[in-house]
Amino acid sequence: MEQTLTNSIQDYLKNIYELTENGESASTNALASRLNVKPASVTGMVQKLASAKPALVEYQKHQGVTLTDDGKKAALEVIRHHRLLEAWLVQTLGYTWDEVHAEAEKLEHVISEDFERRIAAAMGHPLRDPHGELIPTADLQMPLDDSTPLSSLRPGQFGKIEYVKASEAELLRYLENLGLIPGADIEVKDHSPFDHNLTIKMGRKSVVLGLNITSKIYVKES
Amino acid sequence: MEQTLTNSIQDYLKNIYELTENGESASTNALASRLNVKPASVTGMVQKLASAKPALVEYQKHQGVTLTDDGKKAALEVIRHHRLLEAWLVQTLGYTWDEVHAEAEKLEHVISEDFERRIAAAMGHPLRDPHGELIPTADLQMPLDDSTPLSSLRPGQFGKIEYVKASEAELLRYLENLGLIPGADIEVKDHSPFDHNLTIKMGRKSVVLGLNITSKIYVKES
DNA sequence: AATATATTTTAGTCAAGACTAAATATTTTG
DNA sequence: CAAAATATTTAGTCTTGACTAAAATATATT
Repeated sequence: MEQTLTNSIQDYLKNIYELTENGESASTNALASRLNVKPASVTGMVQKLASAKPALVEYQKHQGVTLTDDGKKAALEVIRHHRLLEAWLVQTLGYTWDEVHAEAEKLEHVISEDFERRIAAAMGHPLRDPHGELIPTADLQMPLDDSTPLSSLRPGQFGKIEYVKASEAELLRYLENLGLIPGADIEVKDHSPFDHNLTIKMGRKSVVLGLNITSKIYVKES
Repeated sequence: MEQTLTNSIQDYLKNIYELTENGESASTNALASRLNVKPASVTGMVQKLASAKPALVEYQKHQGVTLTDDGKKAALEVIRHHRLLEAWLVQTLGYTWDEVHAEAEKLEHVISEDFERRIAAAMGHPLRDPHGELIPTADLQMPLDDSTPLSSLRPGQFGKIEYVKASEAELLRYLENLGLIPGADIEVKDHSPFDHNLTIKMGRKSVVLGLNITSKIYVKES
């Protein structure tokens, strides 16, 4: 089971994972455009992965691809690397959210399991990366996502902020000033159906937030 | 000039650099055994590097290889990456000297110039890696080595310890306990020509050290 | 100097993984 | 429901960087 997968194969698996999270199977074309590769190349690779010694994907001619359990494991390993790396680069080297991606994209394929363990431990085994994405666990399970966009809460509901999915420093600072940071407890007071503005209460403070913001703030209902 | 070199080519250049530091040219065989590759493969690659658009090596049939200025730049870039990474991994993730090499060997090929700058700055632009090797500067010059093995000092000479080139934790702890750490000022008192033992004085303390140790302690004469 | 030995080079293969062009399915639409 | 548009696959090519076997050249030994 411990085959050593090439960078290219890891990229295929990672992208198939991301395209099939919704339950659908991944199409040749969709994969090709994500991987910056021609569709014909995808067909070739996918056939190879399907007939690998422990098969990594499930594949039927014009039917798209799915990961096998082995394939999913391999994909989650790469995704874990990627997200841990993003978190680590941001925390230790002052990268911003938009700068880390390319760097992590390259490093994810070459770090050792030892390195993975060390950075995970150094950060206290974080649950999410800087973009708010869940980090697969060390035993390669994708944790359940128990958060929903704040925009989907109804008046009267309570929640705790889990993460903010935004990269604009300006917006982040704005929210931080309001106290809208991970961990904050909030209550939805009012909902204006016409323009989708929500009135939020935190402690004694009230704020009105538009959909452009409430759809980026993810909360755990409580 | 900004070609993007493959990992393989970077490895060739790095190893040619290391084999030619003494002024000699690198032989096909020597390179092959360092790179874990057959001599015939080396010949092929070396021919390719010699006829690259800006040539990276100088090469004449049975005469061995040398780096051109462009090739040397590329080699120093990789070596700088490697040594900065080793220092960084040791300092931030608690790797020991013997653990870092393999990890750095992989990372050196994929980190960005930005990453390089960030870790260099984070460490205060160190001069040497954890093995005591000099780190090429940001403008890709190899600094002059102003240190010599303690074993080559004569009685009456003074020096300051620059680094200790050893990886055994036991030896390092022993030397640390004696105060034989980078920065320490020492004086050579006596030299026993028969067994090459040196008597060293540091402050009011005297120690007798064998060649196996004095050849690993590098000092700057003063 | 002649031969033995070691090193290096040539020539031809191979596997990965991309590509193009052409053939074939599948969808969409009129 | 057939025609056109779109998506996918096949077949064959290319490049990279390894390999083996055999030929050529250097070096060393007697």
